[in-house]
Amino acid sequence: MTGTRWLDDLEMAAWTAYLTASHLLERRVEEQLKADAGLTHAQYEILARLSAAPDRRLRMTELAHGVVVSKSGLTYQIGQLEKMGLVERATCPSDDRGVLAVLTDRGTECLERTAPGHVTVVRELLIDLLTPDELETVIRVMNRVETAARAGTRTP
Amino acid sequence: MTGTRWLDDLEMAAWTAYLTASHLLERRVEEQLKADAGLTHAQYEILARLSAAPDRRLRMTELAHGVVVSKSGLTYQIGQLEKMGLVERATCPSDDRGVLAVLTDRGTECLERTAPGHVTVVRELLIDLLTPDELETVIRVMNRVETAARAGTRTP
DNA sequence: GTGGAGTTGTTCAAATTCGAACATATCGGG
DNA sequence: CCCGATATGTTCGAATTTGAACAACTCCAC
Repeated sequence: MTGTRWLDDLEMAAWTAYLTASHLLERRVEEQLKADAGLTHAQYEILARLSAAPDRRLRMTELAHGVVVSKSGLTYQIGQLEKMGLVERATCPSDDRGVLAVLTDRGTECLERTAPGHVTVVRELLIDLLTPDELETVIRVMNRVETAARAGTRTP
Repeated sequence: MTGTRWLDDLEMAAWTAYLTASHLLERRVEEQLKADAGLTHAQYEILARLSAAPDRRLRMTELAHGVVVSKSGLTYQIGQLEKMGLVERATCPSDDRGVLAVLTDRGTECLERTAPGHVTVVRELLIDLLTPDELETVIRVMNRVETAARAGTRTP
């Protein structure tokens, strides 16, 4: 190969701005959830996904794919949420290997109690900072990133 | 308070797309760096920041602020990089409490060796997916997020 | 100067994450 | 029907990260 296509000033600005902002945003969301609900962001995402799923349940693999976490990472977190009584494990009817993570009633309550504060932070630190056009751009761009980043890999 | 301003469909789409994409992107960058250079993304960011700093050195606090990591997290990582011979600690001339993290020659070499592969991934999964307009939007938006997320806090 | 308030960096324990190895179960071709 | 190739979840050990507690130092008002 001849040479690397380095990032020019604008491209570098975009990458560093993205990195810094995403780290900070993640940190703040984490802080808020821990303080107000004793939950990790990962745990909240799991509860939210389950809540939106048909019958409030999902296969482990599907859930891991959705929240973008490793299989072992999900096993661990489901274990934690089970201890808290927010999630239960059920055997999968159609596949004996499978395990279903099921949101309990307490899990639903916890989510309903926690969601307002969470949404507030997400608005303050991202959504309400965007014009409608920018919102569309974020959706478009991030979907492109997802597609590119998922190309040629599995669940992780 | 009366009620929560929930996220409408577009806003929700933006948030979930952002979350998914950022998790995946981080994962891929991490994979590439680990495989090609045995480095963590956090470690690479530290090397890059030091490389761009005057005299290739920065105060611990300043560095922690830049890469958005906790003080203790930085202490740990600088320890790791020191073991690898990529960074050294120096006492701060102007402040006896201070510690300077200094990029070594080996650190510079490591960075030069590693940067091309890293830039390639960053291009493939983000930069090259953006039109010039979108690039500008990302910079603008992410800087806004940074400002909002830093409002009223310290280094973390 | 001096004392108290604030900074700076490290140490410590706890929590989370990942990948690799593993046991179990499904599925398609012969 | 049966075997190898895949897929699914869990377990394990190692690495990383965080916040709180701590020790050392600076700085300002008095």
